[in-house]
Amino acid sequence: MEYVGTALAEMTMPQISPLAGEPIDRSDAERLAGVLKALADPARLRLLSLIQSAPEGEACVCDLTAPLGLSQPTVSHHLRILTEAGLLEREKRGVWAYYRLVPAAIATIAELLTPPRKRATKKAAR
Amino acid sequence: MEYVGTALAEMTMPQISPLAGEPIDRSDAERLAGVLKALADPARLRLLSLIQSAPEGEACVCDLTAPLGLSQPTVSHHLRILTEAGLLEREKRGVWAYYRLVPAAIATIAELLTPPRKRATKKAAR
DNA sequence: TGCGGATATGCAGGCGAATCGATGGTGTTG
DNA sequence: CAACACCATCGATTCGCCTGCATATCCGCA
Repeated sequence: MEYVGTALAEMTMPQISPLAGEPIDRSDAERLAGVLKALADPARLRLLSLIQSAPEGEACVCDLTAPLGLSQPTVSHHLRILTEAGLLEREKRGVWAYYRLVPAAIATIAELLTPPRKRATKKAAR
Repeated sequence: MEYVGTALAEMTMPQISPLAGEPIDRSDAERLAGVLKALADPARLRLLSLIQSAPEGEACVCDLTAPLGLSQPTVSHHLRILTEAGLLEREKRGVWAYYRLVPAAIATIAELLTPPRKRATKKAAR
């Protein structure tokens, strides 16, 4: 029921790339899908984006509700999902809860999605 | 409410990266979320993986139902989602429908997710 | 032309998720 | 100490999606 947590770390090894080598097994697929599911929401993508581009690379809930146009509980909910997926880290300072990206986590996902390292060079044009 | 189709192509460009530069807007977030949503399912990740690792890099539905343990209609459904998201392409030869990856699409996603880290280093480079 | 196999589509049940209002906990400030 | 601001959790509602079964469509072959 609850989210993956450190799922990324557990499958962190580069070779598991679902798009290289041989087929991934059920459990790896489920863990990766869990993290991707955390990402696959417009509100959460915008949250990551907002946090990343905020001064100091961090932001608290009160800075995020307005730009998103969502209620505070909803924003808290999304931040929770992202944090449990390992994509954000939370630090409470006084009354405020500051969130910041975990760059390694996102990099890991990007890497998992990157097809075989045989750079497909030519296609990029246009 | 069909899926995104060529959504990736439309935001294909590097600067739109949600994790670099400035916050992405609502529509870009929705398009990217749409594609990620297509990816964020264990069955579909395994489908991509199976197809990629099949001989010739292609496979037809009848080859995929058994390894997945899902019914044929369900597999067709997932393939449809992936195709409409631009991640797969379909070619019908005779009675069979062959599916293969669209490497550029996956590469684009990976790139969109790659944080500034990798290339930016605003303070360091140059 | 008619039959059979390979895919796609329609329909429906059931589970999970997004959202909000209300509530409770906790630190800050007057 | 009391009032207030920030944030997380709870309960309820609505909505979308995964899945299978039944059926329709398409194509090659006899």
